[in-house]
Amino acid sequence: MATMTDIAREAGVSLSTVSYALSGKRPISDATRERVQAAIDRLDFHPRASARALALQRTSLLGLAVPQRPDVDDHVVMEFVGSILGAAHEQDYDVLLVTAEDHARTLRVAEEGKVDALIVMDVVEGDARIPSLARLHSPVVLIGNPQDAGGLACVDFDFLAGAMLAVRELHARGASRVAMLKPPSAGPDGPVPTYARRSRLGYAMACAELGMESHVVELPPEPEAVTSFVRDHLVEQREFDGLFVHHEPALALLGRTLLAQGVHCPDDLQVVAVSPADVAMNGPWEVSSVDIPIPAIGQTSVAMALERLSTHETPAHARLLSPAFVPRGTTRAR
Amino acid sequence: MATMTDIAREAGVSLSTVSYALSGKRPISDATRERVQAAIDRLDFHPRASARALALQRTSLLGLAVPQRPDVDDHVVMEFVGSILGAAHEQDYDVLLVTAEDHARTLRVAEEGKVDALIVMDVVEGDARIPSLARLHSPVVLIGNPQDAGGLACVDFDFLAGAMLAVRELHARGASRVAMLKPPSAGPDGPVPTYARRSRLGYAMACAELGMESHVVELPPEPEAVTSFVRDHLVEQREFDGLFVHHEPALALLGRTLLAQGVHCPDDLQVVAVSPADVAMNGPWEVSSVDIPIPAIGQTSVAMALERLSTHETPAHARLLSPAFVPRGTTRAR
DNA sequence: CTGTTAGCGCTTTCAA
DNA sequence: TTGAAAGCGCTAACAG
Repeated sequence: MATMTDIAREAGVSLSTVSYALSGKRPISDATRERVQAAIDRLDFHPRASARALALQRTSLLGLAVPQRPDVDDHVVMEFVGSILGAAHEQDYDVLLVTAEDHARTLRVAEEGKVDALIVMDVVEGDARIPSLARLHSPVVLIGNPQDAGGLACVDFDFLAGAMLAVRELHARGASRVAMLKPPSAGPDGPVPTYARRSRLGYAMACAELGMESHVVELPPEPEAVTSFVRDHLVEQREFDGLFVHHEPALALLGRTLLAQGVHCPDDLQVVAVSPADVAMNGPWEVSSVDIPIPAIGQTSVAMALERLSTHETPAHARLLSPAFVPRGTTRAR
Repeated sequence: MATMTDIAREAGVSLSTVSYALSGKRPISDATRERVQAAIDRLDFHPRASARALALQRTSLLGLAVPQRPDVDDHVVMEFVGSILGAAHEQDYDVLLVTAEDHARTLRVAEEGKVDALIVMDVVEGDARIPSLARLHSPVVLIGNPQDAGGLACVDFDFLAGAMLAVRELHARGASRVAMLKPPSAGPDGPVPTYARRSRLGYAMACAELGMESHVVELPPEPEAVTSFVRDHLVEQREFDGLFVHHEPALALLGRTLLAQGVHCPDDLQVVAVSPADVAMNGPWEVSSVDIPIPAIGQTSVAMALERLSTHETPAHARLLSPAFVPRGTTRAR
């Protein structure tokens, strides 16, 4: 529990010399630096973070609001958290976690200056938290891209471009009747992910562009629903020769069902998913996909937060990460 | 960005009066309190956390080291994190997350006083981090119960008692040949979970106590391994009539395999698992189990950390949460 | 290259 | 019931 004053006395120099020796913000003679370092080692000194925070008006802490709702995938959340931790640590920032459900607390850690900036995961369309977040004086970065971001910075995968790319890749490989598979849209009350609209729009635009009919299928992630969809539309009627799947919870299930009903990919049917790489490679197949780069989103969110912290002039904007197609086992060569 | 000095001026009182009005640590006349509160509202004042931390020498932050290794279950990690967040928030603490893999950083947040105490998840037998953690001046709580905790506080489920309870319950329901199923012990280099030894010991002790032979089966969580175990020991030879399963990754798989091979629970075979409740209810069956109370472990870790923070006199000790048996579908009535 | 000193914004003793 | 003032431990002018 030695303080800098102790070090100064021990090393026979002044307080500020110790400070500058540590920060390197002004030249210190080698001799002095060594005596200071020796004193630090001898007394096992560690600078007090709270004192530094008060003097500097920066805590070197990033706030992260994580969703705890049962319907969000813990695996995805942990991947976000991990990439954000990593990116923050690289810039010597630590991460303070708050649950998104406790929004009052989220606001409070920002208002009381416990954190220098806030990253908010799992933003939904018309998110009720946006107005209060926009009122904050600290930088806020939303993960997600709501129609009205209230002037806040956003990072997300470019789901519109991703959907278009997926459909184009299917078409370029010979598919001419491509359906989109997605989860049922929640009731008017339920939360709508910010990507839902954009993904669907991208699908429709690509279909129009390529002169294909668009056909959106909303599928509950239950075995029965998937089974009957495959039976009715892919086996009895060979209605589609391409599937654009934006439906993570049903992806592995779909693979098992196609296998069980003898629909062979990519011969009978080509499939391209939009999903994180690991879920595309989960289950009995490896799905060609437009991968959602979760780590890159996390890293970008940290970069944006820190950017807004240093240069206060950056105009608020959304950053949408560009898609890339990863051919795996469910598409033909082109 | 108003400070307390601003509030004092605005309300026409002294700085200390504002402080006491907020903390309630000395009586303030209603009139004064109201004027202070009015000023606070008018100026939108929020106390600066870093100033308070410096004055109080407490940050109201708990450090939490979470594992990021690919072989730990994200779902379990998130359940721990959630319960720890909840318990911390209840005591007006926030949680700073560090990855367990970056141990240097974990130590640093404690040494620099960024956190008041540290909770370390996923402690393994002979954990290399223990000596350095023990040297810290802040309270540390380990989740896990290593043979040598180096004088640190520990919280864990009582796996020894849990294993004994599981075996006794099987025996009381008529099982007389009970095998234990567990994952393969890692090589001598790999990390050994702190519960491995205790769970196995509990199984052996209960078998001895009940006059049963003990038979430990180490099973890789692969379909082939499970299939051949079921075939060889449960179908061709009906070697066991009870299974004590401490093997989370194989549990659902075992259920599917038994179903496929026509082994019926609880008629042909009774099964009791040690696992979190949700994994016991996952897959094609609902396994009777001794539930690992993850939320309670998380809450207890927070309680212990805060306890050691207030009363420095508490002797270091391990707290082992007692098991309870939850009958589900894989055991008979007794 | 080094020292002196005035903050950062709160808490709390001491004094009224 | 209230006020004045001394810290908490560091940073960063300002002054040599």
